[in-house]
Amino acid sequence: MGIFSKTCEYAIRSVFFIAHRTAGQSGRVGIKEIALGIDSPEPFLAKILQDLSRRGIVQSTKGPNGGFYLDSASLERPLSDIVAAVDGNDIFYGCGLGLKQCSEINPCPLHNEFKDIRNKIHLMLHETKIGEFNAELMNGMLSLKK
Amino acid sequence: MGIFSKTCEYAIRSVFFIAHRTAGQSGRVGIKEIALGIDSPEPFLAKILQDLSRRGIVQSTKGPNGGFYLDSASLERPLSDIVAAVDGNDIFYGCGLGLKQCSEINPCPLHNEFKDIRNKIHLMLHETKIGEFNAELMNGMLSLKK
DNA sequence: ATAATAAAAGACTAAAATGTCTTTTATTAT
DNA sequence: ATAATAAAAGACATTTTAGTCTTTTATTAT
Ligand code: SF4
Ligand code: SF4
Repeated sequence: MGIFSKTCEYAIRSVFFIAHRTAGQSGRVGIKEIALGIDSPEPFLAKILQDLSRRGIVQSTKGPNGGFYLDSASLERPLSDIVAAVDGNDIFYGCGLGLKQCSEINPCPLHNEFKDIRNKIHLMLHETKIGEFNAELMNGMLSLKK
Repeated sequence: MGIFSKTCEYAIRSVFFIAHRTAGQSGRVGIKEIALGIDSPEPFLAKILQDLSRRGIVQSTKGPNGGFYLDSASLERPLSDIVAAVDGNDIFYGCGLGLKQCSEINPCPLHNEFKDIRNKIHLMLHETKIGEFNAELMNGMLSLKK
């Protein structure tokens, strides 16, 4: 497994996808199209998006012309909100070697280097906004497909 | 979960433990003592060490006064050898968003930042030698216990 | 109002990670 | 040689993660 769980990878990619497909115009995009757009198993992604919807990270409406979209507030959220919602905060504060009490007083051998990496991840996810890549995704410079 | 699997966390901590307990003197240390020393479930750790032993990352002998130890070559190995043996190479080369073809030509939105983090992890694990912390572990400045 | 549409909800299955227990094999001290 | 010791091997059990399928609820166009 990578840094994130599979669930979280799908979550991030789908939210990027929804963002770039619905920014500006008030359109919605359906689960089938999203699943296709990010190469993910559709029913599994549905579960994930239901959860993100309940948590207010994505917006959705049922019925004809319904689907998922992002309001302007959601577009401004940092990526870390998705990660925290799906995988929790372990990646920001957790311990690389599985110790409970990470501290400067009682550090594990990799303490300093790990802190550095953790901070880098923290920074990346907090400074990156969900809507940030819309233009590049639109013109095909970035990819969300396997 | 953290950066590594639980199996890998135990692996790293146990190898550190064996290293500092057997460096210099030609002693061995038994599974019970190791499990105690790193707060891990003994039978599970036994599995892990059997695997590391088969792969030549730790050494062992059976019978009275038997146990695990590290020869001088093993002490010089980089941490990355343990991680690669247990968790594979995904953490060094894998994709943060689960895409198959990470490339400069077809990058995902987090390409550059991820590359940076991945390189930092790579560096940390390749430059850190297994026997590197023996002195600090000996005098209690570093901890391997939950 | 009704039918069509699309997400929400919930029950279910499959696979992988984590953890336990029992038996076997190798080593060594006697 | 024998008995004691300690790891190796392998069969299980449990939990978590990943993935599927069916039914229900909300929305909208007619
Ligand atoms: S730096 Fe070391 S002690 Fe601190 S959380 Fe990471 S592994 Fe634990
Ligand atoms: S940087 Fe982006 S494209 Fe490259 S491996 Fe990471 S997630 Fe994939």
